[in-house]
Amino acid sequence: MGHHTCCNKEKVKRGLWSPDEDEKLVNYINTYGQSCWSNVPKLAGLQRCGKSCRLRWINYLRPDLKRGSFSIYEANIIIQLHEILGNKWAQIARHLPGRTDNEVKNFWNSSLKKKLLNQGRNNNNKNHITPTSSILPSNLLIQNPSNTSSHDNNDIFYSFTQNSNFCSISSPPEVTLQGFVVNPLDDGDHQMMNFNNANIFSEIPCSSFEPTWATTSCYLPQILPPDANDLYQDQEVLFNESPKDPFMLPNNVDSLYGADHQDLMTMDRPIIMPNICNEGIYGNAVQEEAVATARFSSNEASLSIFHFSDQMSYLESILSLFPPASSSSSSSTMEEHLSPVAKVSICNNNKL
DNA sequence: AAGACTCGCAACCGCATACAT
DNA sequence: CATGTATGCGGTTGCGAGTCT
Repeated sequence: MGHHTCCNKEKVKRGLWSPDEDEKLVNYINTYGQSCWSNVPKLAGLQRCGKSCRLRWINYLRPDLKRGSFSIYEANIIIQLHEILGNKWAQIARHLPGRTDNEVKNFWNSSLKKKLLNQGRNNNNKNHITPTSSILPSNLLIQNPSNTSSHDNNDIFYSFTQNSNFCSISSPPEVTLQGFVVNPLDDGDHQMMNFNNANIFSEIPCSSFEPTWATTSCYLPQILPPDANDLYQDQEVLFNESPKDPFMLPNNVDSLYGADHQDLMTMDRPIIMPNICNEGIYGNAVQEEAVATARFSSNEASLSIFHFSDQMSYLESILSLFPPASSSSSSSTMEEHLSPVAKVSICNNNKL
């Protein structure tokens, strides 16, 4: 088994790096910067191959590495991105500042994969989008304090505006929308949160109020626990503002994220949106692309939200709505093919 | 106490791609 | 265009520490 061309010419040390070697490499990089790795060992006085030096620097010695255990927020990002990208560790790591592909890969293989398997989740079926992102609002429960509400349920809770490009889960003041925040790493740890007036914006107009499944892409407000990550340490600043336009970024967003925050809108990074706020109960809303299906009828209204993050997934989700050509089945809904990440159903409940 | 086993992590290997000549 | 070299990436290995028996 031959070594890399930079390694097989002379005797090179292998195995774990000593503190002395680390110091030599750090001193060299700090003085001369990163240039041609194949020259580094010679110039830094190391008996290593350039490839080994590069790896040591990137995975261990770089000053901007975060190190330490992964946060729940980071874990969630990895889980979501792995659904989309698969084992593209370098691409996943790019979304996690201070983390390396090696670190993400090790974390996935040693921890996340097992946890997900234990939860019976299957990430291998590429024909299905299986949203395992679990710090998403799920099992939303609409609690109506009044059984004799003058409102029709459909009117109260679901405003799926015809020919408009958003639908909202709206509620009058006396109605509380609540949901669980499910943490994938802590089994059964459900944090109940309120999120009235969650708005789901679609990119294409919703077509009708007909008692049928309407499909649209949308932006799903995602709820994260307030302590999910230090990233959200400024959440109070954001959420103390009155929820207005869900897509209106708070005034101080520049100071929080820099002037390039518009790029965040595209989806690389989560955006905190002040669209979910309820009397001192703060949540973090992260803009996510998703596919929503809404179903309305005289006595029933439901909305299922399916996660997708790239065009291909979106197309697959649309295609999956159609029954297989050989199938005689007359009905095929998105729910038969996909697992909703959030499901809203009406429930009359006196308890607030 | 000691060997077997498991787990997490750092490092290596081979391949693919980018780039220079 | 062909070839050689450097770099980046993902899969895999192997070591050391901790746990189990």
